[in-house]
Amino acid sequence: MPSANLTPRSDTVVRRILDAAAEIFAREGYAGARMDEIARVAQVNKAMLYYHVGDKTALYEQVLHSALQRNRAIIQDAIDHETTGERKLQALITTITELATTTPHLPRLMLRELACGGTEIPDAVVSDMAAIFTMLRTILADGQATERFRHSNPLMVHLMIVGGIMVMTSGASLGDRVAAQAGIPEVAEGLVSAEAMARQMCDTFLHGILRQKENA
Amino acid sequence: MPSANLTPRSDTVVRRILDAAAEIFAREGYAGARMDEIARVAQVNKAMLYYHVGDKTALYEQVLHSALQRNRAIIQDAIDHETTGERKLQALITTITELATTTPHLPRLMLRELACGGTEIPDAVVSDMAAIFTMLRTILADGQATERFRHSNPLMVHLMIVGGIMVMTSGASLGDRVAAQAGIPEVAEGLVSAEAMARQMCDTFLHGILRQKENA
DNA sequence: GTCTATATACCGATAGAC
DNA sequence: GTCTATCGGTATATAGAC
Repeated sequence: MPSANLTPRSDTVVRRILDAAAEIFAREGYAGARMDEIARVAQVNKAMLYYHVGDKTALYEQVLHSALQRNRAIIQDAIDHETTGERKLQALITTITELATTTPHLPRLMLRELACGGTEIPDAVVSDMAAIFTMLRTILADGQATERFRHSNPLMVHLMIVGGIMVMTSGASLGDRVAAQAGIPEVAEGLVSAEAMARQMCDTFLHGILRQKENA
Repeated sequence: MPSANLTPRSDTVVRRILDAAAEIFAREGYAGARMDEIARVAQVNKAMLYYHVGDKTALYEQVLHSALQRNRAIIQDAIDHETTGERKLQALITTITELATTTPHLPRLMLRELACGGTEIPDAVVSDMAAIFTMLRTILADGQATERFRHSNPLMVHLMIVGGIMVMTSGASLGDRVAAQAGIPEVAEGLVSAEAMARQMCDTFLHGILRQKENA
């Protein structure tokens, strides 16, 4: 490992490699990704790619950790700017949805990892996930104690929220085809907008599908 | 294409190949799956594998279509046995959750397809998905007309439900690690039971996370 | 229908010159 | 640090005997 720099600058060769690798790994999967293509997209000679980031598995782990670490900080910041539990929960859902649409590589990498069972994920990446989970868990626990939050299994709710976001944002083009085949193509229009998706997500997760009896 | 039989019997060579292929494709992904391993697991000579099912892409499409067609019929049957929209919605969520735990190959294949954008999915498979989506869409539309269902984008709700189910059922082992890292390993225990997951899923999707003001 | 042996191509990784 | 050339391993797919 020639370069042990854990915090690469924005415009270094390593940064270009990580960006290119995120794109290729997300599109082709780990086994389907070609080191030649990553080097070509990153505009780096293949031998230099190996020189800087190690082998294929080391590169993959750096891609995951780098992206998740960044998102973790952004989500934490968004939550800290809100006061009530309900608004914190909305901020968490909205921020993750925006991150998933603006940088769609990570959700796709995560979907693939889930398909494998996630057994190969390094501890540093699990630690990032646990930090994001703890944010939601704290919101839910505080809300149950001081606000009108119902009781729930926080891990299940976490998986429901991030799962819904990942599938919704990554499933736009498939959703187009499904909606067209079902005869109502117009319902797929909202899948292009992070705002529309976050709005529906907040609405459903906060209030559910059933209307209150009092308001029926 | 030597065998144009579209409805293979239960115990034929083709059935064994499809079962083995579903397992390997789900675990390794399309690019990562090895035709040698599929042949070995199916206890079929590799040349016979190609003789019966065509090449790797044709085998993959047959696996997807076969599994989704089966689930589609099972979900439809479960819904038809219920009367009210609320119970039909519960039946849809519970049945898909049970299918996802008893036959986990399809959810994992779908997660990988979503990661690729689903652009390579053949029309026959999209048609199966559209049929399942139409079931939910009908339940939601009827419920809004005659019961106390809130208005929503049916495609988004569909993606939220199936996304939550796929991530929850496929993310059990990863959930274990995340919960342990977060210091509350006990919340991961429910991820082994389809009943517990379906219960939390029905509860959250039907009623939301917030409690009614009247009951606070 | 069944199997062995192999063609053909590709990919990850590195040696070694500069 | 940079690049070219290439090794070694492995994958899909099939030819051809039985």
